[in-house]
Amino acid sequence: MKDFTSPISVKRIAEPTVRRLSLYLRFLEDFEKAGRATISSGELAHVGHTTSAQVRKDLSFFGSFGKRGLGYDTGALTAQIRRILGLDRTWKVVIVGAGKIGSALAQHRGFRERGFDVVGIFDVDPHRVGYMLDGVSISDVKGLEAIVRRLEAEIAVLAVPPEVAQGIATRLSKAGVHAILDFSTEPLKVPADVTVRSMNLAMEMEILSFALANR
Amino acid sequence: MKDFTSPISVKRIAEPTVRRLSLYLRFLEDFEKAGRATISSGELAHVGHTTSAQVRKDLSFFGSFGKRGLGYDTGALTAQIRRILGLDRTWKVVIVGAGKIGSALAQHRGFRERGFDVVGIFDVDPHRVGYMLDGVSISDVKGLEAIVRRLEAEIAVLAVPPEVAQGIATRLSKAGVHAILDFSTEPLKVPADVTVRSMNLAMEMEILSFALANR
DNA sequence: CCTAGATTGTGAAGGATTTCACAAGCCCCA
DNA sequence: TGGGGCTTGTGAAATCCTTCACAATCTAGG
Ligand SMILES: NC(=O)c1ccc[n+]([C@@H]2O[C@H](COP(=O)([O-])OP(=O)(O)OC[C@H]3O[C@@H](n4cnc5c(N)ncnc54)[C@H](O)[C@@H]3O)[C@@H](O)[C@H]2O)c1
Ligand SMILES: NC(=O)c1ccc[n+]([C@@H]2O[C@H](COP(=O)([O-])OP(=O)(O)OC[C@H]3O[C@@H](n4cnc5c(N)ncnc54)[C@H](O)[C@@H]3O)[C@@H](O)[C@H]2O)c1
Repeated sequence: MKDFTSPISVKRIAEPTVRRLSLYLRFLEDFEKAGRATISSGELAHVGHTTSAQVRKDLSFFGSFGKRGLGYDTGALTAQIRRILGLDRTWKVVIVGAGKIGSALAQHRGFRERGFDVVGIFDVDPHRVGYMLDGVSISDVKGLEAIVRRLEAEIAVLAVPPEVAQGIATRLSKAGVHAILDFSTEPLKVPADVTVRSMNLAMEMEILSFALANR
Repeated sequence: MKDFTSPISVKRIAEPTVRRLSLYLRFLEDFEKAGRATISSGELAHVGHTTSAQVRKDLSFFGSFGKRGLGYDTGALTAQIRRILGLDRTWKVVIVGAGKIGSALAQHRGFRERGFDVVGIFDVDPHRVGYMLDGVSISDVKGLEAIVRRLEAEIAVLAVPPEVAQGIATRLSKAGVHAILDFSTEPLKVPADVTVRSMNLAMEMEILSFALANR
Protein backbone atom coordinates (compact mmCIF):
# COMPACT_ATOMS: atom_id res chain seq x y z
CA MET A 1 0.00 0.00 0.00
CA LYS A 2 1.66 3.12 -1.25
CA ASP A 3 2.22 6.03 1.04
CA PHE A 4 1.30 9.52 0.04
CA THR A 5 4.78 10.50 -1.01
CA SER A 6 5.59 12.48 -4.07
CA PRO A 7 8.48 12.61 -6.49
CA ILE A 8 9.86 16.12 -6.77
CA SER A 9 9.79 18.99 -4.30
CA VAL A 10 6.29 18.38 -2.89
CA LYS A 11 6.90 16.75 0.48
CA ARG A 12 4.50 14.26 1.91
CA ILE A 13 0.82 15.04 1.63
CA ALA A 14 -1.40 13.78 4.43
CA GLU A 15 -4.34 11.66 3.40
CA PRO A 16 -6.90 13.92 5.10
CA THR A 17 -5.61 16.73 2.93
CA VAL A 18 -6.29 14.75 -0.23
CA ARG A 19 -9.78 13.84 1.05
CA ARG A 20 -10.53 17.49 1.60
CA LEU A 21 -9.21 18.51 -1.80
CA SER A 22 -11.70 16.10 -3.30
CA LEU A 23 -14.47 17.78 -1.30
CA TYR A 24 -13.34 21.27 -2.21
CA LEU A 25 -13.43 20.27 -5.84
CA ARG A 26 -17.06 19.20 -5.59
CA PHE A 27 -18.01 22.51 -3.92
CA LEU A 28 -16.05 24.53 -6.43
CA GLU A 29 -17.94 22.87 -9.25
CA ASP A 30 -21.20 23.81 -7.55
CA PHE A 31 -20.04 27.38 -7.08
CA GLU A 32 -18.89 27.53 -10.69
CA LYS A 33 -22.27 26.31 -11.91
CA ALA A 34 -23.90 28.94 -9.70
CA GLY A 35 -21.88 31.57 -11.55
CA ARG A 36 -19.57 32.63 -8.72
CA ALA A 37 -16.35 34.09 -10.12
CA THR A 38 -14.40 34.03 -6.85
CA ILE A 39 -14.61 32.20 -3.56
CA SER A 40 -12.92 32.70 -0.19
CA SER A 41 -11.35 30.08 2.04
CA GLY A 42 -14.07 30.89 4.56
CA GLU A 43 -16.86 29.98 2.15
CA LEU A 44 -15.17 26.74 1.16
CA ALA A 45 -14.63 25.96 4.83
CA HIS A 46 -18.27 26.61 5.62
CA VAL A 47 -19.68 24.12 3.14
CA GLY A 48 -16.95 21.60 3.92
CA HIS A 49 -17.38 21.58 7.70
CA THR A 50 -13.85 22.77 8.32
CA THR A 51 -12.00 26.01 9.00
CA SER A 52 -10.67 28.63 6.65
CA ALA A 53 -7.15 28.09 8.00
CA GLN A 54 -7.43 24.42 7.11
CA VAL A 55 -8.47 25.22 3.57
CA ARG A 56 -5.60 27.64 3.09
CA LYS A 57 -3.09 25.24 4.64
CA ASP A 58 -4.29 22.41 2.42
CA LEU A 59 -3.86 24.51 -0.70
CA SER A 60 -0.55 25.95 0.46
CA PHE A 61 1.12 22.55 0.11
CA PHE A 62 0.74 22.88 -3.63
CA GLY A 63 1.20 26.58 -4.30
CA SER A 64 -0.36 30.01 -3.89
CA PHE A 65 -3.56 30.10 -5.80
CA GLY A 66 -5.43 32.97 -4.16
CA LYS A 67 -5.42 36.75 -4.23
CA ARG A 68 -5.21 38.48 -0.84
CA GLY A 69 -8.26 40.54 -0.13
CA LEU A 70 -10.24 38.75 -2.83
CA GLY A 71 -10.12 35.00 -2.47
CA TYR A 72 -9.68 32.39 -5.16
CA ASP A 73 -10.75 32.50 -8.79
CA THR A 74 -13.33 29.75 -8.94
CA GLY A 75 -12.41 28.42 -12.35
CA ALA A 76 -8.67 28.62 -11.83
CA LEU A 77 -8.80 26.89 -8.45
CA THR A 78 -11.02 24.17 -9.86
CA ALA A 79 -8.49 23.55 -12.59
CA GLN A 80 -5.61 23.53 -10.12
CA ILE A 81 -7.25 20.99 -7.83
CA ARG A 82 -8.18 18.81 -10.78
CA ARG A 83 -4.55 18.88 -11.84
CA ILE A 84 -3.30 18.14 -8.32
CA LEU A 85 -5.64 15.17 -7.99
CA GLY A 86 -4.67 13.86 -11.42
CA LEU A 87 -8.16 14.52 -12.80
CA ASP A 88 -6.95 16.50 -15.81
CA ARG A 89 -6.98 13.25 -17.76
CA THR A 90 -9.04 10.07 -17.88
CA TRP A 91 -8.12 6.82 -16.15
CA LYS A 92 -8.80 3.34 -17.46
CA VAL A 93 -10.65 1.22 -14.93
CA VAL A 94 -11.50 -2.47 -14.84
CA ILE A 95 -14.14 -3.99 -12.60
CA VAL A 96 -13.57 -7.53 -11.37
CA GLY A 97 -16.71 -9.32 -10.21
CA ALA A 98 -19.96 -8.60 -12.03
CA GLY A 99 -22.27 -9.52 -9.16
CA LYS A 100 -24.63 -7.23 -7.31
CA ILE A 101 -22.09 -4.55 -6.41
CA GLY A 102 -19.96 -4.93 -9.51
CA SER A 103 -22.83 -4.48 -11.91
CA ALA A 104 -24.24 -1.54 -9.93
CA LEU A 105 -20.85 0.12 -10.30
CA ALA A 106 -20.54 -0.77 -13.97
CA GLN A 107 -23.85 0.93 -14.70
CA HIS A 108 -23.06 3.96 -12.55
CA ARG A 109 -23.04 7.06 -14.73
CA GLY A 110 -21.05 9.23 -12.29
CA PHE A 111 -18.06 7.02 -12.88
CA ARG A 112 -17.37 7.98 -16.48
CA GLU A 113 -18.60 11.50 -15.91
CA ARG A 114 -15.67 12.08 -13.56
CA GLY A 115 -13.03 10.69 -15.87
CA PHE A 116 -12.96 7.06 -14.84
CA ASP A 117 -13.51 5.00 -17.98
CA VAL A 118 -14.67 1.46 -17.38
CA VAL A 119 -12.82 -0.42 -20.11
CA GLY A 120 -13.19 -3.98 -18.85
CA ILE A 121 -15.40 -6.12 -16.62
CA PHE A 122 -14.52 -9.64 -15.47
CA ASP A 123 -16.32 -12.54 -13.86
CA VAL A 124 -15.72 -16.24 -13.36
CA ASP A 125 -19.36 -17.28 -13.79
CA PRO A 126 -20.02 -18.63 -17.33
CA HIS A 127 -23.61 -17.37 -17.06
CA ARG A 128 -22.34 -13.82 -16.83
CA VAL A 129 -19.40 -13.91 -19.24
CA GLY A 130 -20.34 -12.48 -22.63
CA TYR A 131 -23.18 -10.27 -21.42
CA MET A 132 -22.92 -6.50 -21.77
CA LEU A 133 -23.06 -4.00 -18.95
CA ASP A 134 -23.43 -0.40 -20.06
CA GLY A 135 -21.60 -1.01 -23.32
CA VAL A 136 -18.81 -3.20 -21.98
CA SER A 137 -18.95 -6.95 -22.31
CA ILE A 138 -18.07 -9.18 -19.38
CA SER A 139 -14.86 -11.14 -19.97
CA ASP A 140 -13.76 -14.38 -18.40
CA VAL A 141 -11.45 -13.69 -15.50
CA LYS A 142 -9.06 -16.28 -16.98
CA GLY A 143 -7.97 -13.59 -19.42
CA LEU A 144 -7.50 -10.96 -16.72
CA GLU A 145 -3.75 -10.38 -17.04
CA ALA A 146 -3.68 -10.37 -20.84
CA ILE A 147 -6.61 -7.99 -21.19
CA VAL A 148 -5.48 -5.67 -18.41
CA ARG A 149 -2.09 -5.39 -20.05
CA ARG A 150 -3.51 -4.88 -23.52
CA LEU A 151 -5.96 -2.19 -22.38
CA GLU A 152 -3.32 -0.64 -20.13
CA ALA A 153 -5.82 -0.40 -17.31
CA GLU A 154 -4.46 1.55 -14.35
CA ILE A 155 -7.16 1.20 -11.70
CA ALA A 156 -9.13 -1.89 -10.68
CA VAL A 157 -12.33 -2.14 -8.68
CA LEU A 158 -12.62 -5.39 -6.75
CA ALA A 159 -16.18 -6.65 -6.23
CA VAL A 160 -15.55 -10.36 -5.79
CA PRO A 161 -16.26 -12.60 -2.79
CA PRO A 162 -13.77 -11.90 0.02
CA GLU A 163 -12.10 -15.30 -0.18
CA VAL A 164 -10.85 -14.69 -3.73
CA ALA A 165 -10.05 -10.97 -3.34
CA GLN A 166 -6.42 -11.50 -2.32
CA GLY A 167 -5.74 -13.77 -5.28
CA ILE A 168 -7.22 -11.31 -7.77
CA ALA A 169 -5.35 -8.41 -6.14
CA THR A 170 -2.06 -10.26 -6.61
CA ARG A 171 -2.85 -11.04 -10.24
CA LEU A 172 -3.82 -7.41 -10.89
CA SER A 173 -0.59 -6.15 -9.30
CA LYS A 174 1.45 -8.43 -11.52
CA ALA A 175 -0.49 -7.27 -14.58
CA GLY A 176 0.57 -3.66 -13.94
CA VAL A 177 -2.38 -2.22 -12.02
CA HIS A 178 -1.16 0.24 -9.40
CA ALA A 179 -4.43 1.26 -7.75
CA ILE A 180 -7.19 -0.94 -6.35
CA LEU A 181 -10.54 -0.03 -4.85
CA ASP A 182 -11.64 -3.00 -2.78
CA PHE A 183 -15.19 -3.69 -1.64
CA SER A 184 -14.39 -6.82 0.31
CA THR A 185 -13.76 -6.83 4.02
CA GLU A 186 -10.28 -8.24 4.53
CA PRO A 187 -7.22 -6.03 4.09
CA LEU A 188 -5.20 -6.93 1.00
CA LYS A 189 -1.48 -7.56 0.86
CA VAL A 190 0.00 -5.95 -2.24
CA PRO A 191 3.43 -4.74 -3.42
CA ALA A 192 4.59 -1.38 -2.09
CA ASP A 193 3.93 0.40 -5.38
CA VAL A 194 0.23 -0.49 -5.38
CA THR A 195 -2.27 1.73 -3.56
CA VAL A 196 -5.32 0.06 -2.08
CA ARG A 197 -8.42 1.83 -0.79
CA SER A 198 -11.21 -0.07 0.87
CA MET A 199 -14.90 0.59 0.82
CA ASN A 200 -15.66 -1.45 3.89
CA LEU A 201 -19.38 -1.44 4.50
CA ALA A 202 -19.15 -3.63 7.59
CA MET A 203 -16.64 -1.30 9.20
CA GLU A 204 -18.75 1.79 8.57
CA MET A 205 -21.82 0.09 9.99
CA GLU A 206 -19.82 -0.90 13.06
CA ILE A 207 -18.61 2.65 13.56
CA LEU A 208 -22.25 3.74 13.47
CA SER A 209 -23.10 1.01 15.96
CA PHE A 210 -20.35 2.23 18.26
CA ALA A 211 -21.61 5.80 18.06
CA LEU A 212 -25.17 4.69 18.88
CA ALA A 213 -24.07 2.43 21.71
CA ASN A 214 -21.94 5.12 23.33
CA ARG A 215 -24.03 8.23 23.09
CA MET B 1 -22.48 14.69 12.95
CA LYS B 2 -21.80 13.29 16.34
CA ASP B 3 -18.33 13.27 17.77
CA PHE B 4 -16.81 10.22 19.30
CA THR B 5 -17.62 11.25 22.87
CA SER B 6 -19.01 8.91 25.43
CA PRO B 7 -21.31 9.30 28.44
CA ILE B 8 -19.64 8.09 31.63
CA SER B 9 -15.98 7.68 32.50
CA VAL B 10 -14.72 6.63 29.06
CA LYS B 11 -13.13 9.76 27.66
CA ARG B 12 -13.09 10.48 23.99
CA ILE B 13 -12.27 7.63 21.66
CA ALA B 14 -10.50 8.54 18.44
CA GLU B 15 -12.09 7.40 15.23
CA PRO B 16 -8.99 5.50 14.06
CA THR B 17 -9.24 3.47 17.26
CA VAL B 18 -12.81 2.45 16.48
CA ARG B 19 -11.83 1.54 12.90
CA ARG B 20 -9.08 -0.70 14.22
CA LEU B 21 -11.36 -2.35 16.78
CA SER B 22 -13.60 -3.32 13.90
CA LEU B 23 -10.59 -4.85 12.13
CA TYR B 24 -9.38 -6.66 15.24
CA LEU B 25 -12.82 -8.16 15.60
CA ARG B 26 -12.69 -9.61 12.11
CA PHE B 27 -9.26 -11.13 12.78
CA LEU B 28 -10.32 -12.48 16.14
CA GLU B 29 -13.24 -14.25 14.51
CA ASP B 30 -10.84 -15.84 12.04
CA PHE B 31 -8.51 -16.90 14.85
CA GLU B 32 -11.43 -18.28 16.81
CA LYS B 33 -12.58 -20.31 13.82
CA ALA B 34 -9.03 -21.57 13.44
CA GLY B 35 -9.24 -22.84 17.00
CA ARG B 36 -6.75 -20.49 18.62
CA ALA B 37 -7.46 -20.12 22.34
CA THR B 38 -5.24 -17.11 22.96
CA ILE B 39 -3.71 -14.39 20.85
CA SER B 40 -1.04 -11.79 21.52
CA SER B 41 -1.08 -8.09 20.64
CA GLY B 42 1.82 -8.82 18.30
CA GLU B 43 -0.18 -11.34 16.29
CA LEU B 44 -3.16 -9.03 16.02
CA ALA B 45 -0.82 -6.23 14.99
CA HIS B 46 0.75 -8.39 12.33
CA VAL B 47 -2.45 -9.20 10.49
CA GLY B 48 -3.78 -5.66 10.96
CA HIS B 49 -0.74 -3.83 9.56
CA THR B 50 -0.10 -2.00 12.82
CA THR B 51 2.07 -2.35 15.93
CA SER B 52 1.56 -4.32 19.10
CA ALA B 53 1.74 -1.12 21.15
CA GLN B 54 -1.09 0.30 19.08
CA VAL B 55 -3.24 -2.76 19.68
CA ARG B 56 -2.66 -2.64 23.43
CA LYS B 57 -3.26 1.10 23.58
CA ASP B 58 -6.50 0.76 21.64
CA LEU B 59 -7.78 -1.90 24.03
CA SER B 60 -6.53 -0.04 27.10
CA PHE B 61 -9.09 2.72 26.55
CA PHE B 62 -11.78 0.23 27.47
CA GLY B 63 -10.18 -1.95 30.12
CA SER B 64 -7.57 -4.64 30.75
CA PHE B 65 -8.51 -7.71 28.85
CA GLY B 66 -5.22 -9.58 28.58
CA LYS B 67 -3.02 -11.73 30.79
CA ARG B 68 0.62 -10.69 31.05
CA GLY B 69 2.89 -13.31 29.67
CA LEU B 70 0.06 -15.00 27.82
CA GLY B 71 -1.89 -12.63 25.66
CA TYR B 72 -5.65 -12.38 25.22
CA ASP B 73 -8.27 -15.10 25.44
CA THR B 74 -9.61 -15.18 21.90
CA GLY B 75 -13.23 -15.76 22.81
CA ALA B 76 -13.30 -13.31 25.67
CA LEU B 77 -11.65 -10.54 23.68
CA THR B 78 -14.02 -11.12 20.79
CA ALA B 79 -16.93 -10.73 23.16
CA GLN B 80 -15.45 -7.60 24.71
CA ILE B 81 -14.91 -5.89 21.37
CA ARG B 82 -18.39 -6.84 20.23
CA ARG B 83 -19.73 -5.25 23.39
CA ILE B 84 -17.61 -2.13 22.97
CA LEU B 85 -18.78 -1.68 19.38
CA GLY B 86 -22.40 -2.27 20.35
CA LEU B 87 -22.54 -5.51 18.41
CA ASP B 88 -23.88 -7.56 21.32
CA ARG B 89 -27.36 -6.83 20.01
CA THR B 90 -29.07 -6.36 16.66
CA TRP B 91 -29.81 -3.00 15.07
CA LYS B 92 -32.83 -2.16 12.97
CA VAL B 93 -31.86 -0.68 9.63
CA VAL B 94 -33.91 0.94 6.88
CA ILE B 95 -32.68 1.43 3.34
CA VAL B 96 -33.93 4.47 1.46
CA GLY B 97 -33.66 4.22 -2.32
CA ALA B 98 -34.14 0.81 -3.94
CA GLY B 99 -32.12 1.52 -7.07
CA LYS B 100 -28.92 -0.16 -8.16
CA ILE B 101 -26.99 0.37 -4.94
CA GLY B 102 -29.97 0.16 -2.58
CA SER B 103 -31.13 -3.19 -3.90
CA ALA B 104 -27.60 -4.62 -3.93
CA LEU B 105 -27.38 -3.70 -0.25
CA ALA B 106 -30.83 -5.04 0.55
CA GLN B 107 -29.86 -8.42 -0.88
CA HIS B 108 -26.47 -8.45 0.82
CA ARG B 109 -26.31 -11.41 3.17
CA GLY B 110 -23.40 -10.10 5.26
CA PHE B 111 -25.64 -7.33 6.53
CA ARG B 112 -27.97 -9.45 8.62
CA GLU B 113 -25.20 -11.86 9.48
CA ARG B 114 -23.46 -9.13 11.40
CA GLY B 115 -26.49 -8.00 13.35
CA PHE B 116 -27.91 -5.35 11.07
CA ASP B 117 -31.53 -6.26 10.38
CA VAL B 118 -33.03 -4.62 7.33
CA VAL B 119 -36.58 -3.95 8.50
CA GLY B 120 -37.69 -1.46 5.86
CA ILE B 121 -36.92 -0.36 2.30
CA PHE B 122 -38.28 2.80 0.69
CA ASP B 123 -38.52 4.25 -2.78
CA VAL B 124 -40.46 6.99 -4.53
CA ASP B 125 -40.90 5.13 -7.81
CA PRO B 126 -44.35 3.51 -8.08
CA HIS B 127 -42.85 0.77 -10.25
CA ARG B 128 -40.71 -0.34 -7.35
CA VAL B 129 -43.08 0.15 -4.42
CA GLY B 130 -44.72 -3.11 -3.38
CA TYR B 131 -42.01 -5.40 -4.71
CA MET B 132 -40.06 -7.58 -2.30
CA LEU B 133 -36.30 -7.52 -1.81
CA ASP B 134 -34.94 -10.40 0.22
CA GLY B 135 -38.13 -10.76 2.24
CA VAL B 136 -38.82 -7.06 2.82
CA SER B 137 -41.33 -5.21 0.69
CA ILE B 138 -40.53 -1.79 -0.69
CA SER B 139 -42.65 0.95 0.88
CA ASP B 140 -43.58 4.32 -0.53
CA VAL B 141 -41.22 6.96 0.84
CA LYS B 142 -44.31 9.05 1.67
CA GLY B 143 -44.77 6.84 4.72
CA LEU B 144 -41.13 7.14 5.80
CA GLU B 145 -41.59 8.92 9.13
CA ALA B 146 -44.56 6.84 10.26
CA ILE B 147 -42.95 3.52 9.40
CA VAL B 148 -39.53 4.41 10.80
CA ARG B 149 -41.16 5.43 14.06
CA ARG B 150 -43.34 2.36 14.23
CA LEU B 151 -40.45 -0.02 13.49
CA GLU B 152 -38.16 1.96 15.79
CA ALA B 153 -35.42 1.86 13.18
CA GLU B 154 -32.15 3.21 14.46
CA ILE B 155 -29.88 3.24 11.42
CA ALA B 156 -30.66 4.36 7.88
CA VAL B 157 -28.76 3.67 4.68
CA LEU B 158 -29.20 6.40 2.08
CA ALA B 159 -29.00 5.25 -1.54
CA VAL B 160 -31.01 7.97 -3.26
CA PRO B 161 -29.92 10.48 -5.91
CA PRO B 162 -27.68 13.16 -4.37
CA GLU B 163 -30.16 15.98 -4.93
CA VAL B 164 -32.74 14.43 -2.60
CA ALA B 165 -30.31 13.02 -0.01
CA GLN B 166 -30.37 16.09 2.24
CA GLY B 167 -34.16 16.15 2.35
CA ILE B 168 -34.40 12.47 3.26
CA ALA B 169 -31.66 12.86 5.89
CA THR B 170 -33.63 15.65 7.56
CA ARG B 171 -36.82 13.59 7.53
CA LEU B 172 -34.97 10.60 8.99
CA SER B 173 -33.46 12.74 11.76
CA LYS B 174 -36.88 14.03 12.70
CA ALA B 175 -38.26 10.50 12.72
CA GLY B 176 -35.75 9.46 15.35
CA VAL B 177 -32.92 7.92 13.34
CA HIS B 178 -29.56 8.73 14.92
CA ALA B 179 -27.18 7.07 12.47
CA ILE B 180 -26.98 7.40 8.69
CA LEU B 181 -24.76 5.68 6.16
CA ASP B 182 -24.77 7.86 3.07
CA PHE B 183 -23.79 6.73 -0.42
CA SER B 184 -24.29 10.07 -2.11
CA THR B 185 -21.49 12.52 -2.67
CA GLU B 186 -22.45 15.72 -0.88
CA PRO B 187 -21.93 16.05 2.89
CA LEU B 188 -25.20 16.09 4.81
CA LYS B 189 -26.24 18.64 7.39
CA VAL B 190 -27.91 16.91 10.33
CA PRO B 191 -28.61 17.66 14.02
CA ALA B 192 -25.70 17.19 16.43
CA ASP B 193 -27.10 13.95 17.84
CA VAL B 194 -27.08 12.21 14.46
CA THR B 195 -23.93 10.44 13.24
CA VAL B 196 -23.31 10.36 9.51
CA ARG B 197 -20.77 8.20 7.72
CA SER B 198 -20.23 8.49 3.99
CA MET B 199 -19.31 5.83 1.50
CA ASN B 200 -18.04 8.24 -1.08
CA LEU B 201 -16.99 6.32 -4.15
CA ALA B 202 -15.95 9.43 -6.07
CA MET B 203 -13.67 10.53 -3.25
CA GLU B 204 -11.96 7.15 -3.02
CA MET B 205 -11.41 7.06 -6.77
CA GLU B 206 -9.94 10.55 -6.62
CA ILE B 207 -7.56 9.54 -3.83
CA LEU B 208 -6.41 6.67 -6.05
CA SER B 209 -6.00 9.11 -8.93
CA PHE B 210 -3.89 11.37 -6.74
CA ALA B 211 -1.69 8.46 -5.70
CA LEU B 212 -1.19 7.41 -9.32
CA ALA B 213 -0.53 10.94 -10.53
CA ASN B 214 2.05 11.61 -7.81
CA ARG B 215 4.10 8.46 -7.68
C1' DC C 1 8.38 -22.74 45.40
C1' DC C 2 11.45 -20.31 42.53
C1' DT C 3 13.35 -18.76 38.18
C1' DA C 4 13.27 -17.93 33.14
C1' DG C 5 10.72 -16.29 29.49
C1' DA C 6 6.95 -13.94 27.58
C1' DT C 7 3.56 -10.36 27.14
C1' DT C 8 0.58 -6.82 29.02
C1' DG C 9 -0.63 -2.02 30.43
C1' DT C 10 0.77 2.59 30.46
C1' DG C 11 3.30 7.01 31.38
C1' DA C 12 6.24 9.72 28.59
C1' DA C 13 8.32 10.96 24.20
C1' DG C 14 7.83 11.76 19.56
C1' DG C 15 5.47 12.84 15.32
C1' DA C 16 1.68 14.48 12.64
C1' DT C 17 -2.12 17.42 11.87
C1' DT C 18 -4.97 21.23 13.01
C1' DT C 19 -5.66 25.73 14.75
C1' DC C 20 -4.08 30.32 15.89
C1' DA C 21 -2.71 34.70 14.85
C1' DC C 22 -0.79 38.12 12.20
C1' DA C 23 2.09 40.37 8.59
C1' DA C 24 1.71 40.95 3.73
C1' DG C 25 -0.88 42.00 -0.26
C1' DC C 26 -4.75 43.25 -3.10
C1' DC C 27 -8.94 46.01 -4.40
C1' DC C 28 -11.85 49.85 -4.19
C1' DC C 29 -12.94 54.37 -3.52
C1' DA C 30 -12.33 59.01 -2.21
C1' DT D 1 -2.36 58.44 -4.49
C1' DG D 2 -3.29 56.86 0.02
C1' DG D 3 -6.20 54.55 3.49
C1' DG D 4 -9.70 51.12 4.90
C1' DG D 5 -11.36 46.70 4.62
C1' DC D 6 -10.80 42.22 3.54
C1' DT D 7 -8.41 37.79 2.68
C1' DT D 8 -4.35 35.12 1.83
C1' DG D 9 -0.14 32.51 3.20
C1' DT D 10 2.45 30.77 6.89
C1' DG D 11 5.41 30.30 11.11
C1' DA D 12 4.37 28.97 15.81
C1' DA D 13 1.39 26.91 19.26
C1' DA D 14 -1.81 23.59 20.44
C1' DT D 15 -3.91 19.35 20.00
C1' DC D 16 -4.29 14.72 18.66
C1' DC D 17 -2.41 10.22 17.66
C1' DT D 18 1.32 6.80 17.56
C1' DT D 19 5.41 4.77 19.19
C1' DC D 20 8.72 3.81 22.80
C1' DA D 21 10.24 1.64 26.69
C1' DC D 22 9.86 -0.64 30.83
C1' DA D 23 7.86 -2.18 35.33
C1' DA D 24 4.39 -5.41 36.49
C1' DT D 25 2.84 -9.89 36.31
C1' DC D 26 1.56 -14.10 34.32
C1' DT D 27 2.78 -19.27 32.93
C1' DA D 28 5.52 -23.15 32.64
C1' DG D 29 8.92 -26.10 34.04
C1' DG D 30 12.06 -28.01 37.16
N1 LIG E 1 -23.78 -6.51 -2.15
C1 LIG E 1 -23.48 -5.62 -1.23
O1 LIG E 1 -24.31 -4.83 -0.83
C2 LIG E 1 -22.11 -5.54 -0.66
C3 LIG E 1 -21.86 -4.56 0.27
C4 LIG E 1 -20.59 -4.46 0.82
C5 LIG E 1 -19.60 -5.29 0.43
N2 LIG E 1 -19.84 -6.24 -0.45
C6 LIG E 1 -18.73 -7.08 -0.86
O2 LIG E 1 -18.51 -6.92 -2.24
C7 LIG E 1 -18.12 -8.15 -2.79
C8 LIG E 1 -19.10 -8.52 -3.87
O3 LIG E 1 -20.39 -8.57 -3.32
P1 LIG E 1 -21.68 -8.88 -4.17
O4 LIG E 1 -22.83 -8.69 -3.30
O5 LIG E 1 -21.61 -8.14 -5.46
O6 LIG E 1 -21.49 -10.45 -4.42
P2 LIG E 1 -22.03 -11.30 -5.63
O7 LIG E 1 -21.96 -12.70 -5.22
O8 LIG E 1 -23.31 -10.75 -6.12
O9 LIG E 1 -20.96 -11.01 -6.76
C9 LIG E 1 -19.69 -11.57 -6.75
C10 LIG E 1 -19.32 -11.84 -8.19
O10 LIG E 1 -17.96 -12.23 -8.26
C11 LIG E 1 -17.87 -13.31 -9.18
N3 LIG E 1 -16.66 -14.06 -8.89
C12 LIG E 1 -16.47 -15.03 -7.98
N4 LIG E 1 -15.20 -15.47 -8.01
C13 LIG E 1 -14.58 -14.76 -8.97
C14 LIG E 1 -13.28 -14.75 -9.48
N5 LIG E 1 -12.33 -15.57 -9.01
N6 LIG E 1 -12.98 -13.87 -10.45
C15 LIG E 1 -13.91 -13.05 -10.94
N7 LIG E 1 -15.18 -13.00 -10.50
C16 LIG E 1 -15.51 -13.85 -9.52
C17 LIG E 1 -19.12 -14.11 -8.99
O11 LIG E 1 -19.39 -14.87 -10.13
C18 LIG E 1 -20.13 -12.97 -8.80
O12 LIG E 1 -20.67 -12.55 -10.01
C19 LIG E 1 -18.07 -9.13 -1.66
O13 LIG E 1 -16.76 -9.18 -1.17
C20 LIG E 1 -18.97 -8.53 -0.64
O14 LIG E 1 -18.61 -8.89 0.68
C21 LIG E 1 -21.08 -6.38 -1.04
N1 LIG F 1 -24.60 2.85 -8.56
C1 LIG F 1 -23.39 3.04 -8.09
O1 LIG F 1 -22.46 2.30 -8.41
C2 LIG F 1 -23.09 4.14 -7.14
C3 LIG F 1 -21.81 4.25 -6.67
C4 LIG F 1 -21.51 5.25 -5.76
C5 LIG F 1 -22.48 6.12 -5.36
N2 LIG F 1 -23.70 6.01 -5.83
C6 LIG F 1 -24.69 6.93 -5.31
O2 LIG F 1 -25.69 6.20 -4.67
C7 LIG F 1 -26.93 6.81 -4.88
C8 LIG F 1 -27.87 5.86 -5.55
O3 LIG F 1 -27.25 5.41 -6.75
P1 LIG F 1 -27.93 4.33 -7.67
O4 LIG F 1 -26.95 4.00 -8.72
O5 LIG F 1 -28.48 3.24 -6.84
O6 LIG F 1 -29.09 5.19 -8.34
P2 LIG F 1 -30.48 4.66 -8.90
O7 LIG F 1 -31.03 5.76 -9.74
O8 LIG F 1 -30.33 3.30 -9.44
O9 LIG F 1 -31.34 4.54 -7.58
C9 LIG F 1 -31.87 5.62 -6.90
C10 LIG F 1 -33.22 5.17 -6.36
O10 LIG F 1 -33.70 6.19 -5.49
C11 LIG F 1 -35.09 6.34 -5.77
N3 LIG F 1 -35.50 7.67 -5.33
C12 LIG F 1 -35.43 8.84 -5.99
N4 LIG F 1 -35.91 9.84 -5.22
C13 LIG F 1 -36.31 9.27 -4.07
C14 LIG F 1 -36.90 9.77 -2.89
N5 LIG F 1 -37.17 11.08 -2.75
N6 LIG F 1 -37.18 8.92 -1.90
C15 LIG F 1 -36.89 7.60 -2.03
N7 LIG F 1 -36.34 7.07 -3.12
C16 LIG F 1 -36.06 7.90 -4.12
C17 LIG F 1 -35.23 6.13 -7.24
O11 LIG F 1 -36.56 5.78 -7.55
C18 LIG F 1 -34.25 5.00 -7.46
O12 LIG F 1 -34.86 3.74 -7.31
C19 LIG F 1 -26.65 8.05 -5.71
O13 LIG F 1 -26.50 9.14 -4.84
C20 LIG F 1 -25.35 7.72 -6.37
O14 LIG F 1 -24.60 8.88 -6.65
C21 LIG F 1 -24.05 5.03 -6.71
